[in-house]
Amino acid sequence: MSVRFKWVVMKTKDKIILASLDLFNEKGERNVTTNHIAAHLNMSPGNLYYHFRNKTDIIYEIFLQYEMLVDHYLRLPSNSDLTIEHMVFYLESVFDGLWSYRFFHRDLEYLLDCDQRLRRDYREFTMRCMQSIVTILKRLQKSGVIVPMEDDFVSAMALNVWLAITNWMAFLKTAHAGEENNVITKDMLKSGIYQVIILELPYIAEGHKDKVLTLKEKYRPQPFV
Amino acid sequence: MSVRFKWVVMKTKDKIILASLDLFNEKGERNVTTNHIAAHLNMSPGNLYYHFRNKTDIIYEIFLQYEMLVDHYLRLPSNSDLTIEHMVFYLESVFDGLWSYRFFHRDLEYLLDCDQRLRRDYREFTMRCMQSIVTILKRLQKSGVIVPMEDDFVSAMALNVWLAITNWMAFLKTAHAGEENNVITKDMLKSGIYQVIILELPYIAEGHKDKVLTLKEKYRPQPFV
DNA sequence: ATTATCTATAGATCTATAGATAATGC
DNA sequence: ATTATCTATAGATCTATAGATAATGC
Repeated sequence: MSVRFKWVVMKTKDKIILASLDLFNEKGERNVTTNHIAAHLNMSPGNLYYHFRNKTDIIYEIFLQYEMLVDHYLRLPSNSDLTIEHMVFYLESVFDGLWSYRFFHRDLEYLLDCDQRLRRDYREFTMRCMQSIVTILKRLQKSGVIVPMEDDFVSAMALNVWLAITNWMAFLKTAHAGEENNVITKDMLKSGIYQVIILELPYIAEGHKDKVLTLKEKYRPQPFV
Repeated sequence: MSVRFKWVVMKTKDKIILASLDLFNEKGERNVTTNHIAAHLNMSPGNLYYHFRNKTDIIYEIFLQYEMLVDHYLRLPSNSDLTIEHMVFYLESVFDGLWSYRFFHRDLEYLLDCDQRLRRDYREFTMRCMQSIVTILKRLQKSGVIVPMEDDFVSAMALNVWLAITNWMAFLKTAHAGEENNVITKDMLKSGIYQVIILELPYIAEGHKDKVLTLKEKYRPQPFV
């Protein structure tokens, strides 16, 4: 009955976190109660409450994992020149994270309303991510991939990139909704990279434009309808 | 006890819709039950259920109003030249609509999961809005405000504009969350126009750039923190 | 001894309906 | 007669806890 993970018997607490994440992603946090989580683990609700005070606490722990993952993905390397390939690699990683914790942004506002810690932490997390995007853009300027531009501009650009990234999933879900095959896959999610490249395209230096255009085509989304 | 609106006594059905919209916007749809709506109107739950089969039906009617409003805002005029001022006016209008029905996008995915009609209608609504944005951009090209660009590009741009517009509220709520004064106002929402102008800026024709830069400053958001 | 788990349940909602009663429109 | 409203309530959850029991670690 014990779930194994990398040769180690998982602690019940971790099993609860993992099962919750799976259920949240699959059914939506709103549709998953502590009862469901316990039942899914063949465990009594009483036991679940022995390990967590409530659902909010489970969600907070999941957020901490998500935060660690994305912070890790966005750790920039030394001071070497940044290429457009690096940038796309960062995007791939971030979309991977977004996929693994996709329940989170769906009910974000409600979740933040429920938990002050999460509210504070998430706010700082957002600012940190945005700062990372700014840094990446500035490094691309430095290596000549992106043309020089004012700081104000870089910040506003970074924000638009952030908006596109974090809401791409919701767009896919709602714009595809009603289709026969309404399932979104990780690969479909990555077509969001196309949107980000479109955002950056006007600022790509002449010498790099062809390469970026080719990259863009790689992520072109399958046409809707 | 009868609510009056423009000299006409409102029908109970309309009172329910209006009260629901107010409560949803203020407290979030998830936190508002049919009981709350009835209580807020000093009405029995039984009476509410006489007028609506359930909450989903109330929400659908609210959506129809929202849809009508935005469709109306996006009705483009004859074939006269489109200026950048026109474009900003459309943005102002759309953000007005977004503000009045701001509960809607917050729980959009859940709401669409609950109601097939809404799913289908919303999908068509999205496509219609995106088409309107494309048309506006093309008209701006025609009148020389925006430089010529490929159709593919215009579509992808329109999508990024749509993402920025519809998710600006959520960004404000979550990025400002935790502040002492966490209340978002309609004027703050309109700082989203700044983001849209940033998106369009690289494509503005030389002769119009100064005017657009001035317009942009008008919508510069108050600095966070 | 301490930690983990289960059983059982109180208390709080919420949804949706049945059935009675009041108000309204010809 | 028809439409609108209220009262009362069944049935379905869900959260969170108390208290008993089992398993584990020195």
